[in-house]
Amino acid sequence: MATDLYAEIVSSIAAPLDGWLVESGAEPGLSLGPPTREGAGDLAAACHRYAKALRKPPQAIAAGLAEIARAHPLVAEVEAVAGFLNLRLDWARVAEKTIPWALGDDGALGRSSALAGQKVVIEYSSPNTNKPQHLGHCRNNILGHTMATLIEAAGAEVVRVNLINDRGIHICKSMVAWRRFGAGATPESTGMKGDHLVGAFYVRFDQAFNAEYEEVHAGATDRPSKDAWFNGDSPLGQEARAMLRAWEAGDEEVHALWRMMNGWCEAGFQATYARMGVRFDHIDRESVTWKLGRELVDEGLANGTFRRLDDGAVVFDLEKLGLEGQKVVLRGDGTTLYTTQDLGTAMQRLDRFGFDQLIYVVGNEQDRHFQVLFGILTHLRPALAGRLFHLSYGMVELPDGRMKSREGNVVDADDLMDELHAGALEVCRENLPDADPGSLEATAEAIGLGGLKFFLLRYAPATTFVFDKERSIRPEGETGVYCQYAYARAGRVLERLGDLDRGITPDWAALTEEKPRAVLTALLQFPGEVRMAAVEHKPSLVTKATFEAARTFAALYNDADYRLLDAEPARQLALALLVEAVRRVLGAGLALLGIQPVEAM
RNA sequence: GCGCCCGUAGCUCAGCUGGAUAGAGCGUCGGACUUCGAAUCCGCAGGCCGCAGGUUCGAAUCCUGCCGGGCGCGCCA
Repeated sequence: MATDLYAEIVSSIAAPLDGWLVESGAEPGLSLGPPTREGAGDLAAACHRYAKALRKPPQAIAAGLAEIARAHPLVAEVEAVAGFLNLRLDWARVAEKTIPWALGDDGALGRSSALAGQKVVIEYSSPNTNKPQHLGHCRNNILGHTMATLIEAAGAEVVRVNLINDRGIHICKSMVAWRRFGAGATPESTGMKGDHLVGAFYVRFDQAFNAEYEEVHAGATDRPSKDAWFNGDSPLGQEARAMLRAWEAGDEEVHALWRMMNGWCEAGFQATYARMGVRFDHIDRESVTWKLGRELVDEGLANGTFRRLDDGAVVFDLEKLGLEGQKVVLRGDGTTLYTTQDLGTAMQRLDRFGFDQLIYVVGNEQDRHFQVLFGILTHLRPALAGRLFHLSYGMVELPDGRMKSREGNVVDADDLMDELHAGALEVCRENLPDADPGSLEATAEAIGLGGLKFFLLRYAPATTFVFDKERSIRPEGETGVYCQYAYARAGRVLERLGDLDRGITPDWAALTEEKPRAVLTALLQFPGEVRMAAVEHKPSLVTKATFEAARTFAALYNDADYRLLDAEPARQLALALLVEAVRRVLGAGLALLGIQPVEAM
């Protein structure tokens, strides 16, 4: 069972109201929801919009609706104020329905059928195999992986895809540097993680290239740009480019080197993904996909999507998308481009998976690329319209400004996880002096990673935000640690309570006051937020909803009026059930976010 | 120059398919541990929602124009 109790309650109240409106000549679709104004009850609707159709003042409409709503068994009070219909629920009855639902129904955990029957392919991470991952990749990995989880919870079948960029000039740079300066170094011989070792050679190439550039152009007044130098007379540049040509020609020796170094790098990535809890169902590699798309060019030429220029290049006219200029999809010399490959890869996915949605998790600097790509794809296959999504996300900045790889101002993903772990461990030692070292390590890992994930997910994807390492593992505020702490405390109270007599009737009236009501509301609203997060690609709604459950619980827990241990039995049972319920939902929220719950911290 | 994104409390951000008195967290200040775990909680203060017009019974939200910031505009990836 996966029902959304809140949605059911609201629509059961709204349905007869809607019926009355339609009978009176208005359009259906009454929006009944939480009021924006404090003290206006639990549900509200603005009636002004119906005034014209019904030829009645809003206040009269609100009053009419109020009379109908009054009859609903869960409605305790109705009120018509200034054209607004305000309802107060009968919270004892709502609690009586909510608790068993929250304790037993999968819908309370955020499972739904909002995307049932759909197949969704989601591509994320897409790293280059020439250097280790950094904080920016973390946002991508976590965003993509969490979206996959959420979409799955909404009932869709999900295929998680990683398209690894394992070929190209940037890989050749690392290879050249290893061949020149590596002296046979391997991850084993150096004790370095493979991706870090490859990255070190990528940096080494850049250093050598810069030294070469300075040496050759010392004292010169008109130096070429570094790009021009690289693509011109630079010995290092020539060596790297020659290696790329040799790779493309299938040169045995180059391929052996390439396979070896890519193997190191991918093994390193795998370790990083495993620690982050990120996984994939399918791996694509550019070394395989880069030749895709060529057949599409012929097809597009035949049906008029593309046009051939005098020099043989094939282009797509961007006027068709309301943009200026043209996009080349095949060079004059017949070679393909990144876009060509992307077209081919998308088609391959369509053939292979038959998706209803294809989502690309890629930074917002590629907004235009995807606008063009999707435009071309829909011209080639009109059926794809509305099925392609670019989950565009903003940059992650640091407290001291933007991450700049050139200036070495990057936060390495592995180092970051280590630091967060260490920071969490310090506090764990203080708070759990009796715990054994092994469980302290595990707890610190859960808190460090949880803090990171929550922090990366709590911003809407489009938002560029500042990552603050210290703040991410602080227990106060809207953090993962706060939610984990609430979960742990809820568990501890229930433990202390021991076995309760569940045969008695809970005192539901104990849950009608403000604090328990706030918890119930958080539980009731949780599924809707999770569903919306899946449909609108906004995991931040889940961090908010989870935090809300934690926050309302903490407020209740700290209030002496709601102490469980010495409450009388019927009241105690009602409160205990509420705590069990919020703990279950809290656990579900953390699970959806890929965060480990913690029993003691 | 053109296109996209952003501009909301001291700071970091929600709210943007139009609804009543614009929210949260952090920070500041003031409180609560012999009381279920204080990595917690409670309270106060804090806003011409970038500016100016327009549409509407009603605008942070929709439209237009400015100002300020980011990104993009390769036969690169």
